[in-house]
Amino acid sequence: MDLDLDTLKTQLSEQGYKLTRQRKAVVAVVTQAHMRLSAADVFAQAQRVCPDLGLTTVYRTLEILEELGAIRRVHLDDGCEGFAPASIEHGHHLICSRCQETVEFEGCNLSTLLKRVSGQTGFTIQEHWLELVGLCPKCQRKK
Amino acid sequence: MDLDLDTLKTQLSEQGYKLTRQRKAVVAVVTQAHMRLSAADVFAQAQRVCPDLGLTTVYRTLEILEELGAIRRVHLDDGCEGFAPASIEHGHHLICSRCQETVEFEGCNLSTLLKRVSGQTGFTIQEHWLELVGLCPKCQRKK
DNA sequence: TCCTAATTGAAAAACATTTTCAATTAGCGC
DNA sequence: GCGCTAATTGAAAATGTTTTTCAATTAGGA
Repeated sequence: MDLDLDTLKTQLSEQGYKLTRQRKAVVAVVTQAHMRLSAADVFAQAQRVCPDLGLTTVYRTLEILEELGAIRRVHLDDGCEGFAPASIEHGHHLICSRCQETVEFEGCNLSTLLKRVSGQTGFTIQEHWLELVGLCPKCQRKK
Repeated sequence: MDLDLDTLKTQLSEQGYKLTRQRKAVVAVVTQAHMRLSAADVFAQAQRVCPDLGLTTVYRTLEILEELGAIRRVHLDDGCEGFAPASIEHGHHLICSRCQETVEFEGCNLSTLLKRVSGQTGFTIQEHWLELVGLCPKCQRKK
């Protein structure tokens, strides 16, 4: 289930964000993406559509899209900070370690675990971060 | 259950690493820590014991300690890259969002989830990243 | 069409991390 | 203890990413 480009544009408008050429280009890239992308990746792809695009704007737009829940921050192999399209509200990401393809899944069903850990430690649990890394079917065959 | 300073020193020796003043200082800091620390935090604390310590060495030592499994990389609020002491081999971290205290827990028991996601997507799952954020008992009271 | 606040890109700044390299040092064999 | 040597060190430079600044541009309501 892909992110819908038009829905996202409408959402931006509704939040009072102007629909600039640059934002449209960035939004187009992330809605079409099926893999995690770094800010630089998004920049490179979006620049093909909109040559006068700055990296600064890419960072700013990605921040807005994360706020809207359209993308989610994920890890990259090195340090951190990649982005993957998020169509499921409380979803998590499964990422292919070879081709970077990302798939979302929902129903993480950690409630039992959370209750146990909460009981054992006395912590109130506010959020959880879960991310899976593996090999997608295509890459399994290639190997 | 704390990391044992002496055990860790022995481990370093056995792996052929020299026990320098600087490494001892860094090891002392991370074994005593009960919270996630950035490289800069470790540097600041270790420098009190060993004034002629460079940040470069801190990075290098943290890398070794991660290799040995004595610490684990965790998220920081901003981007990434904090370190927390790891005494449980396949443990995960629960972090207090207010005071940064970290607690380890084991038995994440995700096998059912992993099987389901694997079946639905066709991915082979290689690793999982799970991290919980909440409020520790002390900080709940303070609030 | 006009107006204005939002948005932009370039450049600079800020930051974290890594690399380079000559000087120092831990720990082995003696 | 003593000397030797490879490992280790810190300072400085390099690298890479993200943020800030600021004057110029622009989207979109009036």
